[in-house]
Amino acid sequence: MDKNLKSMTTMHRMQQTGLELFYKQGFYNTSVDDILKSLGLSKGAFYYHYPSKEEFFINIVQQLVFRKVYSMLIEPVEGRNNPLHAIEVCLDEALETAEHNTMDYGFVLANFINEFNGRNEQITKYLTDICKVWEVNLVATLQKGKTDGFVERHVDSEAVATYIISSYFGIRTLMVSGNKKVLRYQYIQQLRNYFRSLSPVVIA
Amino acid sequence: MDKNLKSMTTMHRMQQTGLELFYKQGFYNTSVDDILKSLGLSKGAFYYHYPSKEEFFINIVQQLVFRKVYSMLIEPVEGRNNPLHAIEVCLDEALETAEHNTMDYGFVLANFINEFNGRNEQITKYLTDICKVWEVNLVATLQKGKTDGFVERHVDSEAVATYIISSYFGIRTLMVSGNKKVLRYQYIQQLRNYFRSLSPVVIA
DNA sequence: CGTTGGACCGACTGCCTGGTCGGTTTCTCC
DNA sequence: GGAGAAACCGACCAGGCAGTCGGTCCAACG
Repeated sequence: MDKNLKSMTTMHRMQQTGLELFYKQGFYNTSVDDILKSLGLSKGAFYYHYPSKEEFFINIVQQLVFRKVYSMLIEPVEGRNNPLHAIEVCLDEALETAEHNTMDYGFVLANFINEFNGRNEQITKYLTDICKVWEVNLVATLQKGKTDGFVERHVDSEAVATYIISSYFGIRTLMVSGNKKVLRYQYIQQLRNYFRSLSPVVIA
Repeated sequence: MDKNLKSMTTMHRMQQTGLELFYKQGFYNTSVDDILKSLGLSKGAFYYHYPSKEEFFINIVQQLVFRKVYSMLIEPVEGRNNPLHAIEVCLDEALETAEHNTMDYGFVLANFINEFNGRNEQITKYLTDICKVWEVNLVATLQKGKTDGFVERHVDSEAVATYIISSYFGIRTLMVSGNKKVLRYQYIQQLRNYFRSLSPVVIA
């Protein structure tokens, strides 16, 4: 396993830099040479580790993008007691990260879905699968929230999940070229508003 | 003016085809030759009418994209009495169009904002300006709705507008690779839910 | 009928791209 | 310390790109 160590390290460095540049400039608009130059490596090194640019990207999606989405948006919500509150806090934190990131180019997943849509079915599938994991998890959490009395029983969990994901995709696109701070505040405020309509009526 | 007629016709054809391909494949992923080939025209014709690919695209944004957004999303809402209802109907119709379009690649505006973000400031500005027109119009309509008693007076119109735009951007991204019919239904259902939280409480 | 100019043609240039491949360095293990 | 494999180098190729430019076609006009 020791002999693999160097290889693993290089591959990991390539993936990191690759994701960074693909995210910043888009996949089709980033050349393999761009990545190599920024790493001080050569063509040979790249094609020694990866068979093609496309395969390289798929690796990045599975390794890095999925993990990112999971740790930022899925894990912090998973199985929490009060789902609406957990989701709100989670999304607010995600937006906070985006807000303070001067190099923000939108939600990675949404950006790539957009770019590959209609151009590469296979990659699109990998990306939408990540979405689906997120969605399934939201639905499960919401359903649990119903039995625990945190969510109105008549609400359509699938629809709520869709609506949450939609709004997050959208706000992240808006944030890249607007006042991040204000947008985040407005978004969370209205999300809370929306969530109120999903909560059981409290009889004071 | 008669001598301009032919020129105008050609330019218009170029813009139509240009938008179609840029929308389908992205700006950077569509070559000028692609457009020309699909029109049966030559390089000479293109550079006779437009100084550059970029300038060409800016023309398309101002001529076609703006009109499209205006006629589909702004005009049908503008100055309506019951704003929440008008917005709901308008977005539903917009999604219906998207649903029945087999060649749907998402919301034009959001796609382009995504693609040019961080790569071309000037174009990004043209695109976000269109967003702003939409937003301003939503806010105005909502404010009017307050005085007319259709919208709760304490709601933050700017925030609501932001939230509406976000969710629409997002659902259009999701629709390109999901069950359009279901997504549309879910979206409108939750939008209505959300809007309920903005309406004045009806004392039955 | 000759000339003029707007609309268009298409070969060409210089540059960049993904990918190949013969060769070199570095590591590992005997 | 030497052999063999793993990791990496960089010149090279074919194809695609935006943009150029000398030339052609043809309607309108005098």
